[in-house]
Amino acid sequence: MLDIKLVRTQPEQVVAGLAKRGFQFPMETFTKLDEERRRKLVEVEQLKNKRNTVSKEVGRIKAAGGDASAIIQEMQQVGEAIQQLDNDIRQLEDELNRLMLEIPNIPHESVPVGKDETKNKLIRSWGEPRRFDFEPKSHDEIGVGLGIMDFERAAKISGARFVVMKHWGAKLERALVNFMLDVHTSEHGYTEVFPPFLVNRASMTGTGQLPKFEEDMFKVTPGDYYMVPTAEVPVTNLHRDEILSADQLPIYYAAYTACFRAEAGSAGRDTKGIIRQHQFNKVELVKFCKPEESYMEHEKLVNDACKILEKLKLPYRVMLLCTGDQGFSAAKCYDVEVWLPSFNTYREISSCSNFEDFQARRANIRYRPAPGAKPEFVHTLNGSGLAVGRTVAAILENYQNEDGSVTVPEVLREYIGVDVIR
RNA sequence: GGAGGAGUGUCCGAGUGGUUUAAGGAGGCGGUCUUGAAAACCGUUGUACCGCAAGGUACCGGGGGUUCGAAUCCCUCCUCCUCCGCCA
Repeated sequence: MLDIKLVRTQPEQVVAGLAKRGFQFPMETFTKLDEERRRKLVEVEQLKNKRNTVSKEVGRIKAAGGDASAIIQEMQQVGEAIQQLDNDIRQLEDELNRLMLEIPNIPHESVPVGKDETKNKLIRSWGEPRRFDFEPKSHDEIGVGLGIMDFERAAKISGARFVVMKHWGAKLERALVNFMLDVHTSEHGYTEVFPPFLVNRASMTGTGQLPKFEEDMFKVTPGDYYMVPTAEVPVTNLHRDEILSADQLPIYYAAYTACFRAEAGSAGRDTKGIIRQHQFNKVELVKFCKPEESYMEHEKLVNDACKILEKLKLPYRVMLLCTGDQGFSAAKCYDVEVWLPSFNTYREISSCSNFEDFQARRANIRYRPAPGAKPEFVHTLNGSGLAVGRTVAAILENYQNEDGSVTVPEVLREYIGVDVIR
């Protein structure tokens, strides 16, 4: 959520910032609601002050054995006026809140301005795409051929956009989760967290998935639960409505969860293979830090994600997303893209965002800069470290051999127990 | 799922309709005393919103209601505890 005071005091800055990402801020509606709310607030608070003062007087008169019926009658009308105003204010606040919850974040000044992904900026690339002396297969062809992926039975037991991983495939998936968590906890200083996969509405609102993206989420009945679309939601909300102390920061969490996405708007896209599934595994990195450190932490976060690909010796590149391509809550976002031979291009495998105080304001996550000082909002960041299914796909494709077997990356051999999957 | 109990500030904890601000204690911070520390004593101690300010308003798990006036009474929801049932 944007700072309502910023909108009030620097309206042209807010409008210009959001215009860069193609969003038009409804300034007229905002101003009308905000001004009316404040006007009524002043009015009702004056009335409440009167009521408080007079009610104490009533107590005093009654204790002294006097008759207070005249002022009590007068106060009845004041009470009615207060109730009416309180109702009006509540309604105005609801409307204002609904409006503000649907306003995306303002891009950071270092983000290139652009309408779509064609304006994303290449930051760096690592590794050389392998040259094959045979026609490389796609990961799903390899997986089905090895008997480690079963799409037909997945369709039978669940439906489209699901896969059953079997034998070495299942083991590879599990090995990658362990490998990623081990690297981030023992080499990058993250604390491992294993959160619930179902969360409440307040958590989904806190990180920005709701109210705007309701149709992308799986809602569970009975109960008011949502299945997590990413571990970002439960992990960021760990500190919702908390005031952290400055010496706790920065906080680094690494969490594995399955992720569940309805993929409502992506019919027909990536229907083959395991690139886009309703359920996938992901190790997520989440940081809470002081505002002045968030951009430094952002760079470190991207490097932590990249480190996994380097250890796996998978070629990748880092892209800085332009204003039109970054997510709703992000101020700045890098995508890490891994080389996939069958696509003959790089595909997103990690998305690393700095949300500044956008999520912290929604989720009310603050810290005290110094003992006794006023609390301020923290900055939150997160990034995939990495998407496990896509990593499986990248390994199968980049490490495939002509006979259909797949060489296991060196760092995974102790996790899996074989050198080659055949 | 059934029965009972509870939720108060950083923490413990008192408070079942009114008289200045939620008593008291602990902890934190500042001070006095002391060579220094401890003890003792004194002071101070949350969050948010509105307002140029003085100041005001709200918050006793959440929401709603009764009343001139609610931490206190009523309704509803949530969470935790005890017992019973079911269960990986």
